[in-house]
Amino acid sequence: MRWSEAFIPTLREAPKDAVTVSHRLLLRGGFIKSLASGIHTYLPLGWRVLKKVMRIIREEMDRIGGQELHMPALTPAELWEETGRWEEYGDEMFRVKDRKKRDYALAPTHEEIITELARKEIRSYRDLPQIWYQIQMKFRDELRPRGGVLRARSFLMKDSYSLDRDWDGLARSYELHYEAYTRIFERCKLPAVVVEASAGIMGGSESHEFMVLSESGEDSLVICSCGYSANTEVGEADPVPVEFKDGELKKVHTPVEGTVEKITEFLGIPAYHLMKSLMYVHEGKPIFVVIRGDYDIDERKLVSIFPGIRPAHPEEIKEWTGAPAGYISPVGLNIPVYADLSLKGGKGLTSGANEEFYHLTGISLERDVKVKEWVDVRLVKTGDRCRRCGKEVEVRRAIELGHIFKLGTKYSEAMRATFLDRDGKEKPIVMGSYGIGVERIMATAIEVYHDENGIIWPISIAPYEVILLSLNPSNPEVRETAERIYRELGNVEILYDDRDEQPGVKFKDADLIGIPVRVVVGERGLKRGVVEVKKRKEKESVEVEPGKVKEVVMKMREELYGY
RNA sequence: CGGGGCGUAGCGCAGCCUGGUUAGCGCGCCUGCCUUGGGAGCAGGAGGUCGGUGGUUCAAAUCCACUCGCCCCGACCA
Repeated sequence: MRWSEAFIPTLREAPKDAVTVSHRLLLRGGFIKSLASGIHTYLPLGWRVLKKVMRIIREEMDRIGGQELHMPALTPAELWEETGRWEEYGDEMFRVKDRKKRDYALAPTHEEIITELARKEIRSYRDLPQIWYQIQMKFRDELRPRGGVLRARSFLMKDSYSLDRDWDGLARSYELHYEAYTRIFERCKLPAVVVEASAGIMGGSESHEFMVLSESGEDSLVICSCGYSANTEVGEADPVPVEFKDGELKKVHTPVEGTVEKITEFLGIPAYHLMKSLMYVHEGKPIFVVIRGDYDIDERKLVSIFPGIRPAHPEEIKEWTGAPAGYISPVGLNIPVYADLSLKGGKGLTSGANEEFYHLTGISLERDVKVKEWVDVRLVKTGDRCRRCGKEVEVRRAIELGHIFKLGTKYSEAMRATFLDRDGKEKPIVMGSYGIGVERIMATAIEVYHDENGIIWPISIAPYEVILLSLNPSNPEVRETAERIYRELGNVEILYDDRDEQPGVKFKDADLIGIPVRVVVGERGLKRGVVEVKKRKEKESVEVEPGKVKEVVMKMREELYGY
């Protein structure tokens, strides 16, 4: 492709709304264009990347026996009502009505549709197993789209579904997907870690996520050097053990701001000898949740234990305890107390005295607080202890690229998708569901591979393999040499920058869009009979005679592919 | 949904507080000249319902009210 004829609208400055590295570079490089919040157009360059990603996905899905099909995105409400997800999905589901006022959903996922297909078509155990997949736009009205393409409201997903006779069969299908996913991310040069995850609205028994560590990620992982890793939403780790020293209950004057920092500094005590007392409202009534001072509460855990819980308002706290938030504790109050496990055995603790500028020291949970229930609501953090090996774990941000679920018979039972087994009995199909975010692979590759000048694509998903710069096309020798090289490299994916632009512009653009191999034809080199070839990720270029360019380029290309 | 911020030309911004003629600047875009190894220079030019609606006023980008959109931080998910 000649750049002079291509539609590659690069930007010198990124739109101010783009904050995430991948979002900025995708916008600046002319890969995507945003249409509305979380909705994007994929421009020619971006679409080339996505097509390559999809090709890799298809090859690996086909390799495990997957068969590609394509389901509608517009789906009748009745199907979703059968499984209860018409209600369960809530506001995240885009809903439309037809002219007869019948309800439809723009599918956020396709379990119901695949199960409908299976129950109509699968009769006998002889029809199983099956792996069916598709790559398609999904629609989810996300609470908050973010990071450009990282969390979008319409996005491409490869979703596959396995249909098996029994749980052993499901285990095999699951394993096959695990392997396919591993290969897909390897081929995209993305270092994915596999973690245990929660199944959420999908349901089912077991699920794993394929994650890539990145500060732009929205998930956080607990990682231990012993090999244990999990999403913090299901991750287990023990609090750092500390010693509690018993003491007498005393009221002390604390004329400072009621924050953990200020109070511990004023009293000269470590944060873990503080009992953080927080008030929430659950089912219309106040409750206390207490946790060790060096920890925070994981609101996700809290909500799963106390559905519908909300933090108490400042006025409510004042009314119930007589003090502002920084000076409260359950001691002496008749309000139910839920204590986090980090406080197990807690004594000699400091917490509010329910009077502004006063705290209590020497609190013993056993003696002074009526704990209604011990709960695990602690936000796991770096330094916590691995439950398997006892070593310190690390908490890191990550991007979720893929998620696999063992659904079991949740959908097949709800929708009566059954088959007749060898023994003549009717049994529900045992199902699995598996997803990959296509644009996320593109964005994550940028998050992982970029420098201050732009993207450095892994060659397997680069929009072009080679970029050829003709530094001064008005010089006949430069132009002719570049044209000749362009023709010679006709069988690789090459972008030929033949524009009438300053050299600087071409260098900057080439770096920005991140093509892995760059060939430069310029006057300066030609005077010495050479052109330059360079990998995007390397600093130094090699000088080669024009006649040898093809050979050198092909070699670099192979190195990059890792053949 | 809670918290924070932003809407002025394709992109980045100034002007608004303290209302007052044709609403500015840089980049980009068009024409010509010139230039050609890391986003050149000169000259000329095109491009705006100042997010929208309503109000205050002789007069609104500027003040007030409502509204829509977008981004960021938190609770959900590929």
